[in-house]
Amino acid sequence: MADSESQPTSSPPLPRFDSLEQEVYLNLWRTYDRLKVMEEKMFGEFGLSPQQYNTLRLLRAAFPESVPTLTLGSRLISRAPDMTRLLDRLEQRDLLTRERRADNRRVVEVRITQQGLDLLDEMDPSVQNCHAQQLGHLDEETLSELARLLREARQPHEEADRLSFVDQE
Amino acid sequence: MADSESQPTSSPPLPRFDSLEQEVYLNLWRTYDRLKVMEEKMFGEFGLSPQQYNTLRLLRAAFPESVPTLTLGSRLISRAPDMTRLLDRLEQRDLLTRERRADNRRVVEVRITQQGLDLLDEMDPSVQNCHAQQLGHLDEETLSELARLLREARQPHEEADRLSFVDQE
DNA sequence: TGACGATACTTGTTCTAACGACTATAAACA
DNA sequence: TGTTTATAGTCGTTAGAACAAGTATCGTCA
Repeated sequence: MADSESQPTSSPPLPRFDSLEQEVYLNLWRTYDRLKVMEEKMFGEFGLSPQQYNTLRLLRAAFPESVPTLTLGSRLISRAPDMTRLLDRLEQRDLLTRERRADNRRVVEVRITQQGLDLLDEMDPSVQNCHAQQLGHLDEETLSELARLLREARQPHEEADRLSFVDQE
Repeated sequence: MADSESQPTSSPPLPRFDSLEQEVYLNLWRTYDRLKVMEEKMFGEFGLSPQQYNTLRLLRAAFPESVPTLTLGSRLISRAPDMTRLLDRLEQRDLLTRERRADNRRVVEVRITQQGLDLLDEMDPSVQNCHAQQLGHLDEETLSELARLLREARQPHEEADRLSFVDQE
């Protein structure tokens, strides 16, 4: 659509890669971006961003315990340098509560509310469905192999104290 | 540090995944995030974001031809709903020029300047070095396999008219 | 016990991203 | 030829990310 005519068919196929590493990185970026769009759309229907959902999911896993703000931040999939305001927004919607710890008033303990738990439960089917749409076309073996290679790819770039969560064991 | 004591060692290892698809997606997200941080830091030293660099790279590939704004947007690795202002910033730094096409005044043709070309040339070593740091620990076979699986993972989610660029051939 | 450094956030600011509404131009059609 | 319809951007606004600097607490050690 008006695209083909704008380029005078001059260039051969299209720009290639400068290195194999670059090819992999650009493919990683592109693939992430494609799948992310699907997630954002789905989460958007519930008024959450992926990071917000991720935060609530961690809090559900800890429930009925609470989690300090910084601990929460370090466990998120992607880093969030602005935990305070991310939590502000969720607190305003009564999805979580915050409370300074009595024995150490620097620490703010965060706990998911019943309302937060209800929202997550309500979302669960959509979340599973979304993941199925994203990657359901790959068989188990392929999925496992992909997960393994992704772990291997980032392994040198994980801080030593955080080889947790997304990692195998 | 202060992290271990905040969780009363109550929960076993840590939360697992709800599905294999989810595991892969979270690994994809995490890995992308780790590698992205490295790129952003490197590009930041030249005052560019990854998207801006990507844009200039596409323009260099088209040079000396120009490219219409929307065509450019559709070729970026990750979608950019705000091409206008992305180009504004690059134009202000004289890295590119824009011109309305005479025979169709709706179209804005974008072309990289000599200054833009110089900047890219200056950046090339750092870019290659960054990619090497990101993924240099993987051997060729692993890299190829990873690129292949990533393409396969997003394949159903590419618009039909855009199976180009990051794809094999 | 009082100064000093380390923690655990908070706040201010700036820059992007995302979304929707809006404008100008061109093409299609009655 | 006047009126839709589609195209190609542009602009306004809001929300989120990133970075720096600031504040309140706490631990440590002379």
